[in-house]
Amino acid sequence: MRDLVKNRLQLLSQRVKKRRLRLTRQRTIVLEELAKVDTHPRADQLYRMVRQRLPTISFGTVYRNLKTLCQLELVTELKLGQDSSRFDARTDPHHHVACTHCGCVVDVELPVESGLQKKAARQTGFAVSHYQTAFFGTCPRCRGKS
Amino acid sequence: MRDLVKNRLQLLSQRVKKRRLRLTRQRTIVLEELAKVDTHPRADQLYRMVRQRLPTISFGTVYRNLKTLCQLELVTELKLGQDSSRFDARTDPHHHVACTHCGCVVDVELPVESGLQKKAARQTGFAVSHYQTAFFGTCPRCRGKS
DNA sequence: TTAAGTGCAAATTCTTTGCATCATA
DNA sequence: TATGATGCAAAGAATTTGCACTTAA
Repeated sequence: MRDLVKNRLQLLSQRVKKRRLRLTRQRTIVLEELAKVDTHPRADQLYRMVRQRLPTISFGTVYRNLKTLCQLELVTELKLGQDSSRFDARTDPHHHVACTHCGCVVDVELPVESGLQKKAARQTGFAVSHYQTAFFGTCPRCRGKS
Repeated sequence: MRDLVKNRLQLLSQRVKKRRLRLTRQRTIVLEELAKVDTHPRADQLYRMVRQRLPTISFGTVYRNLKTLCQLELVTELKLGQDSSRFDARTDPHHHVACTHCGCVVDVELPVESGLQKKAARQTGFAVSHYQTAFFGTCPRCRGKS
């Protein structure tokens, strides 16, 4: 986890330089706060987290940076279930389970089979670059309640 | 394809009855038009399709019916890539490839492995009901252009 | 010093909803 | 004929954007 923070910040400085973008305080902190957690926060949740360290940052800046970070392949955007986009500082191949009651999202580590990707490519004629599997169900906590 | 239309309409009349909902012209045509195509249209695209047969139908009605049809498990909502939700009249397990350039979505038929689902459940403690795999890449047409 | 980035607020886009009216069961 | 559904328009939520000012390189 800690390692992820380090790794992301290091890659950020490299990729930002390569593209002649700038390493701003805002951009750094948005990425750092996201990399600290494994809760896949929504933009508004991340905004609140970031504001604790940078009380003047605006919503627009958070959104703009999330978009940029996705383009730099330092962040992944997840659209699961009914609520708005969630963000993940991991970009290595892995999957997710989403709770259809509370919306929470948890990582799933399963072997990523490149064979599947090839089959999908052959079947459809697409050049497939990556894939994501989303599992849906009820989380332990919500199960307890009902 | 044709079969899907028949199948959906038949299930619609059954499920609507069971829940004391009504089989309206609008509801029927929304489902029928969706089941006719395999293009996974967005709500606005489906609205235009339906309007050709029912010129007075409103956007709100299309949205309301899509939501109801999802609850009746006659339609699946897909959130892939950057654009807004797409809808699919298939609810049997299958996967999708989305083009990251034009946003088009195509079905992929791959064996659905229940083993994966069990593993995900064991690993996370979720009660997993289903899963979807989304492949991302470039469609043949967009590849031709670049 | 210069152009990318920020903060702010307004604008867009997508989706939902309240309400009077319509039409299915 | 009771009540679920519709059409319309307005409201809401999520995200994007224009612009003057700031700041990293």
